[in-house]
Amino acid sequence: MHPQYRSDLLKMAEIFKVLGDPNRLHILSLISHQELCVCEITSILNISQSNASQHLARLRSVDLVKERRNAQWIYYSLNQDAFPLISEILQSLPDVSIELKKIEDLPNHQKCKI
Amino acid sequence: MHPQYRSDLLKMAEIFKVLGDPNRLHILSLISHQELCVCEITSILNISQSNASQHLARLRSVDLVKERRNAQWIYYSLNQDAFPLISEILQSLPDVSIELKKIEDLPNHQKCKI
DNA sequence: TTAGCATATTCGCATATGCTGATGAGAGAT
DNA sequence: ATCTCTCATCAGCATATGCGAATATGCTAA
Repeated sequence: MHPQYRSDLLKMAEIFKVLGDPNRLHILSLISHQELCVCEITSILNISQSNASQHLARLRSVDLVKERRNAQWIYYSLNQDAFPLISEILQSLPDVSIELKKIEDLPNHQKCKI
Repeated sequence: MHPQYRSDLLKMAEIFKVLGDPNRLHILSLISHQELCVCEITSILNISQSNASQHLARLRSVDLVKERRNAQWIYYSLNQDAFPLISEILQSLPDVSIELKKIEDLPNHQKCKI
C-alpha cells in the first residue's frame, strides 16, 4: 500500500474516532447552529466542566472546531472547512433547536454571564 | 434531553466508532467497489485472518455490510441502506482500484480459489 | 494586589479496543 | 470418515478511551 494512502486513512479514521462519541456529536450539533461557550455546553449536556473541556480538546485536535476568546469566555463553533461532509453528517442528527432556546433557563446559567 | 434523541446519538456514535479505524475504512472502501471474501481482504490489508474477521464482525454489528455465502467462502459487500452518507464518505477516501486489480497477484492467493 | 469566575490540564481508575495465537465450526474433496 | 480450507470466536495482553477529582492557567473586577 502507498504510504500516502495509509496516512490518509489514518487521518480519516482519527476524525471518525472523534465523531464516535455521543457527547461530542451532541456538542458538534449544538455549535453547528450557533457558537457556545464551555459553560453553556456543560449545562446543556449536563456533564462536568472537565469532561466538556476534554471533549472540546479532542474536537480541536482534528480541527473540527473554531474558538474565539471574549474576556473569560471561549466561544466554540463548527469549523466547516476541516471536513467537507461534516455539515451533512450533523444534519442527519436529531434537532437541537429546543435545547438552544432554553439556554437562559438552565439551572446554573447565572454563573455564566454572556 | 429526550430519550429518543439520546438513543439516536448513541447509535450514530456507534457507527462512527466503527468507522474510526483505518483497517475498517480500508475494508469498506474495497467492498464498496466489489464483493470480496475474507481471505482476499486479509491478503490485501496484510493482516491476520483473525484480525480481519474481527473487523468484519464490528462492521456487521452496525449493519454496514452484507454477506453472501458461497461454499466455504463468505463474500462481503457494502450495505448502502444502513447509513445513507456512507457512500459519500467512502468516495472521499483514496482510490483502491489498483489494489483490486492485483488480487490475482497476491502471494497467498492460491489458498483462496475464487 | 487579591478574589472570583471560566477554562485547561493532569492524575488515577474502570472499561473499551486492536491485535496475536489457539481453538472451534462448516463446507468441500478424497 | 478423514483431511483441508475458510471463517468465526475465544483468551490474553498492551494500549486507548471516558470520566471525576484535583490542580493550574487566564481573564476581569474590585
